[in-house]
Amino acid sequence: MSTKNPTLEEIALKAGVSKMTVSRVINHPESVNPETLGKILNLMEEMNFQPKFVARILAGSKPKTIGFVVHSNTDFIIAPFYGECVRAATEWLASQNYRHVLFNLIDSQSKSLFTDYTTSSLLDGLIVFEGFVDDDLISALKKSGIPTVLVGEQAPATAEYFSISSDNYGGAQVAVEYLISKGCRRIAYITGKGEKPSYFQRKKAYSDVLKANSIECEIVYETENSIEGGIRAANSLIDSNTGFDSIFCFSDLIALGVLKSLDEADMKIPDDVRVIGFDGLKFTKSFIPSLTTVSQNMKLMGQLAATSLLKIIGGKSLTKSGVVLPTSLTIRDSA
Amino acid sequence: MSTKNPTLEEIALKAGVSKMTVSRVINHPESVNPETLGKILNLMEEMNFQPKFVARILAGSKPKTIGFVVHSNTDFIIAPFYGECVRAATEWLASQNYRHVLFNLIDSQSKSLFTDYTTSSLLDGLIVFEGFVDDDLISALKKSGIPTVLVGEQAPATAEYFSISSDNYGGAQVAVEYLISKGCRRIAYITGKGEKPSYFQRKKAYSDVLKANSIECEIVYETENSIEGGIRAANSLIDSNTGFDSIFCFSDLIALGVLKSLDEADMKIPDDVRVIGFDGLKFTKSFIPSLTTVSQNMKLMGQLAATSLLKIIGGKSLTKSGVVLPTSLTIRDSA
DNA sequence: TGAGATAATGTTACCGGTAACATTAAATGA
DNA sequence: TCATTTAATGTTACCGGTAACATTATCTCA
Repeated sequence: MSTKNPTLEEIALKAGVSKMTVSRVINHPESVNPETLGKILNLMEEMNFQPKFVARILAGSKPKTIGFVVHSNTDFIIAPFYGECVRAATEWLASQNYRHVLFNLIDSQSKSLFTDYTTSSLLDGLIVFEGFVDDDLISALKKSGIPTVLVGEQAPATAEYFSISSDNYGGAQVAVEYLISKGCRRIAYITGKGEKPSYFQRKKAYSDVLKANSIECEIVYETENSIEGGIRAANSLIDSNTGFDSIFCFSDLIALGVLKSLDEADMKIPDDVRVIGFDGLKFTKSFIPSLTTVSQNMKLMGQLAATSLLKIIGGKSLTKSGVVLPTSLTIRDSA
Repeated sequence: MSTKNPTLEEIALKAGVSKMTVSRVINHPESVNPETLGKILNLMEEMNFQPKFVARILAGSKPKTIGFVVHSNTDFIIAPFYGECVRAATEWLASQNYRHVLFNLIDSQSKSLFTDYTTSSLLDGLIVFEGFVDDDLISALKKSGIPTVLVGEQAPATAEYFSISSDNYGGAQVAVEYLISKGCRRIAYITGKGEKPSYFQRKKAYSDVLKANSIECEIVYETENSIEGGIRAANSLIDSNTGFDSIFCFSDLIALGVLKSLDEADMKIPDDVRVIGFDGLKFTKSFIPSLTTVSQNMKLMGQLAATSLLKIIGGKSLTKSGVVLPTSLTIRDSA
C-alpha cells in the first residue's frame, strides 16, 4: 500500500525530540547521542522514512547527480554510438558516488524539463552528447552556468565548453588512403546530412586525399545518417551508373545500409566494392560481412567526459578547451 | 555568463509588489491587473526569471513528468527493443503535455536516485521496461504508491501492476510451426538466461509444438541475450555435432549472432539451416540475410503504456490487469 | 568550588515557491 | 448616500528539509 512517507517532523514527534535532531541523524550522526541515534534510526526504519530530495535541494544540498543529454534520432533511441561511451562514463561516475539521469531531447517538452532541472540545481553537471544539440539549448546552459562537457563533436573555442571528440580528419584520411593502397581509384563518399564539424572534417579529408593522389573524380552522396539512408544512397549510386570500386561512409549505420544495398545488387564485397564505415560500433563486427571501420575510442571518450566534468565541478579549471582522440582503422572483411 | 536566476521575491521587489502578485502572474495571470501583469512579465523577461521547479514541487505542484525505467544490459544502452516503443510512448506523452526522463538502472547509485525522485513527487508516473527489474525495486515502488505501468513482460496478477506484453507463447508457436511446415525436423532452440515469463513461455511453446508434431528431440542451448551470446551458442551447437536443420532464437540479438556463426561455418541460410528470431527489431530487416522474426508491435506497446499510465494518473481504474498483444511472423530471407 | 570547555539538543530563520484568507479601494446599486 | 460587491493585492502559514546560533546540562581541572 502507499504508506505515506513520514516527514522529519513526524519522526521527531514520535521520538520526543526536535526535528533538528532527526536531521542530524541523517547528516551528522556522530554529533548525536548514541542512544538517541539508535532510537531514531529504528524509528526511521520502522516508519519507512526517506528524506525528501526536493526539500534537501531547496535547502542547499548537492544533488550528486549528472545529467546526460542525448537525442534519439534513430530507431535505437540512444544511438548505438553512445553505448560504450555512456557506460564508461556512468561507471566512473558511480565510482565517485555520482548518479545519473538521461534526458532524451525530442521536443520542446523535454527541453523545458531539462531547464527546470538545471535552474533548480537538481544537477551538478551535464554531459551533452553529439556536440551542439541546438544553439538555444547551449545558450540556456550558459545562462544557468552549469558545468558541462560536450562529447562527440569538437566545440569551437568560442563555445567555452570542454569537448571530447575524435580525430575526424585523420580517421577519414587513413580510411581513404587505405582504399587507395588497395588499388581503388573510384572512391565514393556517402555523407550524412548535417552542419556539424565531423561532417566537414571527414569530407575534407576525403577530398584532400583524393587530390593528393591525383584522383580527380569525387563521387559524393548525401543521405540521412541511418541504415535506411545508406541503402537509399547506395541504390542511387548504383542506379546512376557511376563507376565505383569502393565506398567510404560517414558512419557505420550508413555503411551497413550500403552493404545491404550492394548485396541485393549482387555485388561482391570486398572483391567488387570495398566499404568502410566510421565509428566502430561494436556490433558491426558481427555483420555479414564484418565491417571495416574507423574506430573511435568510445570507452575512453566516456571516461574522459566523466573525469573532466568532475574536475570542473570540483572547481579545477581545465587547461585545454578539449581533447581530440586518435582513431584507428579496424580492418575486417568489407574492405 | 552564469547570471544567477532571480527569485520571485527579487522580481517583486523591483516591481514594487509583493511576491504573491508575481506568483499569480505565473499561475493565475487573469487575476492580475493587466498593467501590472505587463510590467512584471517584462521584468521576468529582462531578468531572465525562471521559477524554481523544486520549490514549486515542494509547495505541491504536479511535475507533469513521467519516468522511464530501463536497464542497459547490451551495448545499445537502451536496448534497440525499446526504440520504437519509447518513441511512441514519449510522443503521446508530449501531446498530453507530459515530459519524460530516463533512468538507466545499472547499479545501486541509480536506484537511489530513482527512489529520491519518486518519494519527492518529482514524477507523476512510471513506465518500467522489461517487466520486473528486481523485486526490491518493485516493492519500493509499491510503497511509494506511484502510478506505474510495466512493459515487455507479463506481470503476474499478484503484482497489482498494469502490464503490456506480447503473446510469447503464440509467437513462438507460430515460428516453430512454420519451421516444421518447411520440412524442418531437427529444430534447435537457443534461449536467453533469465527467469522472466517470456523465457518460460517461448520455451514451452517450442516444446509443445515439437510434441504435438511427434518430434522427440529437443535441442536447447542457453546463452546471454546478445549477439555475442548467439555466436557462442551457435558455435557450441555446431561443434557438438548435433544434427540440426533450423534454429529458433529467443531474441533477434541472439539470432543475429547465430547467423554470423553459421556464415563463418559456411552454412547456407536458409538452405542448410533456417533461423528465426523474436522481437522484430527494425534493423534486422537490413541484415544479410534479412532476418525472419516474430514481430512484436512495439509502437502499439509504447502507446498503450502511455495512455494507460495517464488513465491511472487521472484516477481511472483500469478494468484489466494488463494487455497481451498478438505477434506476427515476419518472413524474410533467413527462414 | 567555580569558571570554562564540551556534548547534546533546541530555536530561529531561510531555501523559493504555493494556497487560503485578509485587506483595501473602487464600483455598484436601492 | 451608504452598504455591498468586486477587483487587485497583501499577509500569513506551510511544503520538508538545512545551517547557524542559542541554550542547556555535564564534565574538567586549577
